[in-house]
Amino acid sequence: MTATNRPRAANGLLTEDEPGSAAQRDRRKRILDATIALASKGGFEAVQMRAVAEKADVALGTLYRYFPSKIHLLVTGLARELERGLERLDRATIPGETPYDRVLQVLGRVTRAMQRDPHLTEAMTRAFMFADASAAAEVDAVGRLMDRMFAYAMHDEPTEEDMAIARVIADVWLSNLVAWVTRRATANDVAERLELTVRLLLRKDSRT
Amino acid sequence: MTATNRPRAANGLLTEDEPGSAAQRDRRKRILDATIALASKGGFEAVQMRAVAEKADVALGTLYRYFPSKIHLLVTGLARELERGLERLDRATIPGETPYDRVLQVLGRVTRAMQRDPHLTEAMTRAFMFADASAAAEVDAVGRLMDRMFAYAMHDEPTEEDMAIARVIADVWLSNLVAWVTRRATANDVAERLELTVRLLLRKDSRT
DNA sequence: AGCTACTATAGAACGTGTTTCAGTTTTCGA
DNA sequence: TCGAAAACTGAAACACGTTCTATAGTAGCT
Repeated sequence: MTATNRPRAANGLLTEDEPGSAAQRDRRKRILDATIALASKGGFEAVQMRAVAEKADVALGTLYRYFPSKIHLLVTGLARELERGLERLDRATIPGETPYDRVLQVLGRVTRAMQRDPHLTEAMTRAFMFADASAAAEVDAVGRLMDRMFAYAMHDEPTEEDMAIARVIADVWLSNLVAWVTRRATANDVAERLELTVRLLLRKDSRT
Repeated sequence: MTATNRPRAANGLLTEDEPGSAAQRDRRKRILDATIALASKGGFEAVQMRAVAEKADVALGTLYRYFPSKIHLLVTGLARELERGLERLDRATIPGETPYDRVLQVLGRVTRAMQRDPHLTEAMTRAFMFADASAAAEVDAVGRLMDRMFAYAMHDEPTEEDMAIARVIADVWLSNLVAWVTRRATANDVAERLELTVRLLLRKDSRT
């Protein structure tokens, strides 16, 4: 009968005006915290819906009312973490004289973050890549966050070309993330390939 | 007790010396054919192990003896299709004066192939991206096939730099495949982004 | 305070990937 | 040709994502 049976609008990714009552915002936070904790401990397969519900102290049905699938749950968690990371990036100026240097800086930072919590990285990467069309909004939000991250590393006001380059870098980054997660590439391989990619893309550009 | 209970060695991806008896090779082929057919008709979710087994006329247990998971099954199927496509590419010379032109040719071709069978594309892309470490060998084989495809489009004997560029293109291609599959990007978006990427990477290179 | 609509809960139930098992058939070396 | 080892079969069982149901709580309106 009801048009929507979700306690929050589908956008649900921007930090802005969180909808719902305080209790609902709290439940939502508990759910995402539980998700991250479980993912961090045991990766994608450890994020079991029953376990998340129990850890967040909500019923299984409630969990599904907040997040329609495990994929939505994990991708939303990824978006939250990325937003936090991006805020931290915004506050501190990225060191480096050239776009090339600054992009490498940022890449180094995210690569270290990835290594710091392999299970979490695995869970989120696989959820992101496995998502189907029903999670397109969430996935897209994450994609834009990544593009933005690299674009801002180049210039405060990225041009069209900056955005195009940032997107390519994000694509390569994702691909390498997947390779690292499946153990087809070491962290060193990833670092090398990223550096090579950035060199190919930014070889002559050196504006500040 | 037995060390290996698989009818074929784990490599299983190169066309070379298919192992096993004729009956085994035939079963294997029937299984992959059934997989492709189901994927083509209904995508990832339609590739149900029981359905594959029935369509291939083998017992469920036998299916699992040949392919240890749905992911292995689909990624192996993808590898087979890619090999076939690559053979076709090898036989016909790719038109185009410059590496830039030829890479765009190849990209246009695979993009059309992707559009021709959306369900199959969806099934294989998602399997490829969702794979975990246990399918690393299969996934890696597919990755190398894609790199090779783009590298050969540039030069018959790709240099190190050609290979690096090819890898970046393959990464961007994959990323766009995922975006297309989740309906975050149209085929046109994909074509545009690929062209832009290739332009960024090959802007001054024009050797034949 | 009482009514109504919405939200949360506990738990059963269902679907599909995966595993297991007992029994049969096939393969292959002696 | 015989017998053991390996492969195949059919069916049951299990795990986890997802859905459903019956009941209980809760918030807002009058």
